[in-house]
Amino acid sequence: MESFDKHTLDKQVLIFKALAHPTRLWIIRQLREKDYCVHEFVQMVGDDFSTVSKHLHVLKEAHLVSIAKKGTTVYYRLTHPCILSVLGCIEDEL
Amino acid sequence: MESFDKHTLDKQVLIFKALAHPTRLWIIRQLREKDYCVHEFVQMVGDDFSTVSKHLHVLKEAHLVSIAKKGTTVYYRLTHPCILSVLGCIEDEL
DNA sequence: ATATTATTTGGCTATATTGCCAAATAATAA
DNA sequence: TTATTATTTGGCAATATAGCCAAATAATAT
Repeated sequence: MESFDKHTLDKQVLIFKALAHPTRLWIIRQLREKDYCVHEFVQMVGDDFSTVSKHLHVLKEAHLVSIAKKGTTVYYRLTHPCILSVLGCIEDEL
Repeated sequence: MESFDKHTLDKQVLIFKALAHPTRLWIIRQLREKDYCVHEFVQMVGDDFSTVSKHLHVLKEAHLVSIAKKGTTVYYRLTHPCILSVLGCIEDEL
């Protein structure tokens, strides 16, 4: 594969993988409105704490979210609020 | 999950899943330049015909590519050349 | 009809992802 | 210190995805 920058490609794949799960994509959509902490997502999503926490970890590894601790509570926020802008390009398909 | 349009969410997930593989993402990037047929991708990527064909099938199911047959040859093209525009929003991360 | 070239599909194993439970850690309060 | 609340991590079984080979299909030519 010529014109192949493996490092860049893998980082982009990591981002798309992070977005490629209904719960994680839903979380991203919620975070466009405001920041949320883990137990708020647990209540809204209905999955186990561990499951939600791991989803948030995947988003963090992809640098799509960052955290801010307040006491024992961890707030998550979007690093790139524009992250879903690609969907505008294909909204007629949705 | 309130504000949950499952149909739209699943379609968006399908799109991100399709992009979440190095070979498929590389194929999308190539298709921004021009159309290619399957055996051209096979030569460039180095995987088996069946593997490449299945990757292209995934992209087609997500409506990211469409096909045009010429004889026995199947040409693939981007349905939305803007599909990777989201990456501009996070290019500082790449 | 047979052959040729291009692509797709079925089947299989290997690998990766998901989501639960239970246990561990972090920060704060009593 | 112990307790409490919030979150993360380890481990495991279930499910999904990837990629190869071989066989099947498609379009065209001989």
